[in-house]
Amino acid sequence: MRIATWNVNGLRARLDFVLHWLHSRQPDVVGMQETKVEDDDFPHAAFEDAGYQVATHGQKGWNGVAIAAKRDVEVLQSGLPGQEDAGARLIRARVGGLGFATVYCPNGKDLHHADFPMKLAWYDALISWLSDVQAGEPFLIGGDFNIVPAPLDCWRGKDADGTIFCTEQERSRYQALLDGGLVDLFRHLQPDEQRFSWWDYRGGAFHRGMGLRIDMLLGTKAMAERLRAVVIDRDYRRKKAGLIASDHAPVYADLDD
DNA sequence: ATGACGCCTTCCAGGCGA
Repeated sequence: MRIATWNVNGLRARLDFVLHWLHSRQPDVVGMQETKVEDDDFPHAAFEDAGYQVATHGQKGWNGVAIAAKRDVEVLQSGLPGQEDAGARLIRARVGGLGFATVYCPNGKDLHHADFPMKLAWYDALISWLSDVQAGEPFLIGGDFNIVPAPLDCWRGKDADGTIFCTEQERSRYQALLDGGLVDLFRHLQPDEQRFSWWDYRGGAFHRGMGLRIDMLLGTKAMAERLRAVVIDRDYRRKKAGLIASDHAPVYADLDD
């Protein structure tokens, strides 16, 4: 079973690119973030033609998450309880006996911006919510966490410590997800590898290696035992067939059935 | 310090992303 996460940065603008990737990589389940499309306008037909059904939690212009899968998707939750004002950032479904959630965590903007405490509060709600939902079934959560877990995950290394995405407040909350029983699947298999999932569009950041690892798949320990491989699909951060890529690469994990 | 690139939106200059 192949499970993926991808911040697509605008699904309508990215549709042909996403379909190209689905055709090439054939994920069974994919959580998407920053779909930036209202549910009524979601391009379901294009996904159905590609063999996927999709559950969506979108809004106009910003944010938005969705789960596409080759099998039935039963929606269990749309939106993080108590955090509705932060936008459409979470959806959870049951897919083929697996509990899967995808999240677009708030950015926070700047340590002195009002969005920063909002980000921390959103994480506190996520930590609390996860402690309830991940128990008792195979569970996996993937998304754009907008936190750099460790200096190894940032092109600037320790020089970025204390700046946005790299503060103790953010990293301790990411650690709380792990302390709650989840495993960072990429880091689990590749403890020392530096691999990024996001590069700024500007200034040639991709080609200069100026990236961050902020897109993660986290699984319960039972899921980690089924893990075969995790790929940060850097090739799909490049232009394909004349189509513009998202600023995030897809990330996928292969699990034994 | 700023801008760079690309997305979005009562449509096009300005906000936002990370």
